Amino acid sequence: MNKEDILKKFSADPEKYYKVKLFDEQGFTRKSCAKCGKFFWTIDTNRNNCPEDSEDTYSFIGNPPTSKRFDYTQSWKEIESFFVKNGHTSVSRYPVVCRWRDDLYFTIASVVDFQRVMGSKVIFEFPANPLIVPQPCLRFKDLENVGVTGRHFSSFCMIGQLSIPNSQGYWKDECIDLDYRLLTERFGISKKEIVFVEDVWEGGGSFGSSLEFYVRGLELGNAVFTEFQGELGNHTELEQKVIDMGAGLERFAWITMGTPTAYDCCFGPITGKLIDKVGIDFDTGLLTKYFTEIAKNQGKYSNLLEVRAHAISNAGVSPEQVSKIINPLEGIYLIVDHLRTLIFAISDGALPSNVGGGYNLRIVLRRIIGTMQRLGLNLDLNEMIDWHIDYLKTTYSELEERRADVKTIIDVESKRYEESKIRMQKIATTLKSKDQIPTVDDLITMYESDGITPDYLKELEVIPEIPDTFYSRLADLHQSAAKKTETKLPLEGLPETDLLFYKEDPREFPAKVLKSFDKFVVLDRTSFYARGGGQEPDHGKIAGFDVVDVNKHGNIVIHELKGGIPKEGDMVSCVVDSTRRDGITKHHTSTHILNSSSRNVLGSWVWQNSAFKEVDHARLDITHHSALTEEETRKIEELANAKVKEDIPVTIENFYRGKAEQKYGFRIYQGGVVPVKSVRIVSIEDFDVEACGGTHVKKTKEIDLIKITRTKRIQDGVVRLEFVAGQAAHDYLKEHEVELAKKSAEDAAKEKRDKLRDQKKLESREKIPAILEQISVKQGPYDQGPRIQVDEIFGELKTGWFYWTTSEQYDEYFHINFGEKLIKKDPKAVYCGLFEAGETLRAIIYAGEASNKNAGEIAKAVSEILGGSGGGNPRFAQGGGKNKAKKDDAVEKAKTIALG
RNA sequence: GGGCCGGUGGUUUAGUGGUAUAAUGCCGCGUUCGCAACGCGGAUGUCGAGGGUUCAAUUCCCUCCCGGUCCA
Repeated sequence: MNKEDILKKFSADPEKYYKVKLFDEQGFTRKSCAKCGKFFWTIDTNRNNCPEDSEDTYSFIGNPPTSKRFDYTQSWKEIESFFVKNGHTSVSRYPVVCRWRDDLYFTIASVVDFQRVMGSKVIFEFPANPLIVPQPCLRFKDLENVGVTGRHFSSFCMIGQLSIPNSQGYWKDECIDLDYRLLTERFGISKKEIVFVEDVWEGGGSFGSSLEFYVRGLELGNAVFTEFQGELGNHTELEQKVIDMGAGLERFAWITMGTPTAYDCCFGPITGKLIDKVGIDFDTGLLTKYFTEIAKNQGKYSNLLEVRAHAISNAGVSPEQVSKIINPLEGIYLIVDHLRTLIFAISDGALPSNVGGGYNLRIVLRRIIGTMQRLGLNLDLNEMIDWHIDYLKTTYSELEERRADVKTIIDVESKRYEESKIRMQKIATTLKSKDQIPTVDDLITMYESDGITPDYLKELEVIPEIPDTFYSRLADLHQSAAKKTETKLPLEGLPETDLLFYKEDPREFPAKVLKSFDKFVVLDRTSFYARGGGQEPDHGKIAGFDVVDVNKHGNIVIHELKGGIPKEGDMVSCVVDSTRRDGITKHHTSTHILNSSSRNVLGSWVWQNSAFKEVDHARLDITHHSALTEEETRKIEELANAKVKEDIPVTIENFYRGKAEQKYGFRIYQGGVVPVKSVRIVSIEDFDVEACGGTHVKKTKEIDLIKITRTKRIQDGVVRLEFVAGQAAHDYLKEHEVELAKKSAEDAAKEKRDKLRDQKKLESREKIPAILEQISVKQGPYDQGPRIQVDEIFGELKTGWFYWTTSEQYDEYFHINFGEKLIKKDPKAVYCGLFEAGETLRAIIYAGEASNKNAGEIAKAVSEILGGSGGGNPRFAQGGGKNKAKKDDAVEKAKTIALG
């Protein structure tokens, strides 16, 4: 559906779609912008252009149009008291991590709080009507604008004014009347300044008119009236119309303060503190001029750098002022904004990582650190976190209890960044020193294996330009056409299966076969748990046939049988395998216990990422920043088992979804979004409360024992706990005992081996000089004589000395060190050491420089006799073979060559 | 879940089917009043773990572990 078409149609009938009672009462007239043609409503007879094209655009900077001055916190208090006085319920903010919608990582608008996705439809669930909410929203779309434009934030507070027109709520007339009175009465803005612009909104299959309200070119809010569904021209009125007025709190504060940028008045004292600390000359006159120019140029150029360049020249900012004032200011604004975003996100349980929404958080933190380093700002992140939370806690008291956790996470992530930067730099420098430009293939390998972007390499001047084929090549690599082929099953016309496992849960029950085909059976009722929520299905028997798998298709349960199937219309007897079910059930409740245990031990950022429960083992993936230590694992296990021992009752209650959310918070969505109106809340007292469709024990003691068998970091930000519970845990311990014994025996043997080797080494080190000394003593008198023996080493003289040994007391280390020192001392000597190593006999040969002999040749000849082969260089060589019986022949051969 | 890269003295690192490099740090000695600097000497390694091929594996092959990274 085209937005333009809707606007055209609505604008053609303003009486019906846009005109509200207020316009008549106050004497607003409808005009069309002389420049762009847009329709707007004003009481200012001199105004001929829409707010974006007016002369007075952004003239509030340095000259606010309000009679009052409110900062961020005060603005909210003002707005809140106004709406509460006018019959609204003030609702606490929702998490910025959007747990209730799996199509969004973060909450991006206040209205999202009250939207629930059912299939392809978005429905509204209001905890009160009408209501207002100060909802922090995260948007990472145009980060490069943050800090530069004066009004873009990565997170901002969107005030939501929501109403469903019924006996409690109201519709267009009252909405616009309230907003107008808020501006004029509470903020003291003169009536002439307020302009309403006609627009439309569409999305999610519905649409409606909207009125944006502006003051001096700044859009303060947008009241959306969602009232139709379907295609334009063929549309019908919605049963449940909704008013969604969203207003940027930051802008309210800004317009009352008239500071150069919104950043100057929306972070309490923090921006000012930083400006003082860094020592920037905050020249209000200059900055007012500069940022007014920035604001006015915004729409004119597509490129932000161009906007900036024009603003610099138009405002007459000198190059020195750019580097001394503008650049560091932009940096401070960015840091303050980004840090606040991280505080909200981490408080609500998000972790910076390399995947999904976490990646945005990583980027944001890296931008903060990068900016501090680039500008040489020596700022303390922890201190700034304290400042932020101290300021924000009057509105968002819950941030206080997350203060320490936020610091922990930011600290961990900062260190990780430093490490990865050092690694990247190292790779880049070696690359640069190679004096060779890497190919596109090299670049792709580096990107995929090390995360080094070509942009970074360009920055370090390793490559002159990013090859234009890079991104297309990369895209080719990751084009996976893996589409799930959905099998069509003949289930039409079948009623929903009656799920007995949510009721009396009989292990034996009669049922009627509604449909049977291939190897599948559909019953009118079943107590076989169908695979879901990470819980594996029940097995058992239906009409004597084995049930091997059970799945849900919509609300129909399909049993897969082995060996045959009953006929349609038959009454069959069904038996659920109780042992299997009980095993799975214990693992499921254990998963809940471990999840909360982990959160208690590790920190508030721990959420369930996914889980799997089988009869004899299970695993739980949790969000956590680092691999678990043994100590942490032990603590988690201990806490879990303590909870088992306490024998806590596990209660299951069904709640209306909104009620459950209000009562327990969004923690209940550990297993992901639950797409039903009524949620099944499984609680282990207040230790753990989750929305869950699985089977559970009645009291925790039934589990008896939980044993974590292994932990593993499966991806950045996710740690897997593999565990066993109940009988499986006892079985594991038994098996493990044997394994442990085996392992400790192995370890002991290894240690003994190592010790022996070290000892031999030490012996050799002492023995060698002594032997050499004795040799040189004995050599003397025997200068003509034929044979000497020292220890178990023999020597024989002809033109030079030949030494050999086959003694078992000498090992490889000895032969190599002895031989080397021997020929150093007597360059005419040749040495041959033979020793046994397992199945083989090995030979080490040394030939002195002046011996005229070649060690390599000797090694080859000796090894041939031994039935193997060998090699090396003329000075040093080794070889060997398996024929141990030829030991003496081998020595003789070596002697023959050495003395020949 | 899938792919890719890496794991060598405390730290950083070269390298290869045949004695495992170098730097830094450490210890000793020398020069010095002393320090720094310099010179000389020394210790420090199950070359991530296990298995296979081989006379011989840090190197080749297989399995696993750990870290990193990209894609779902």
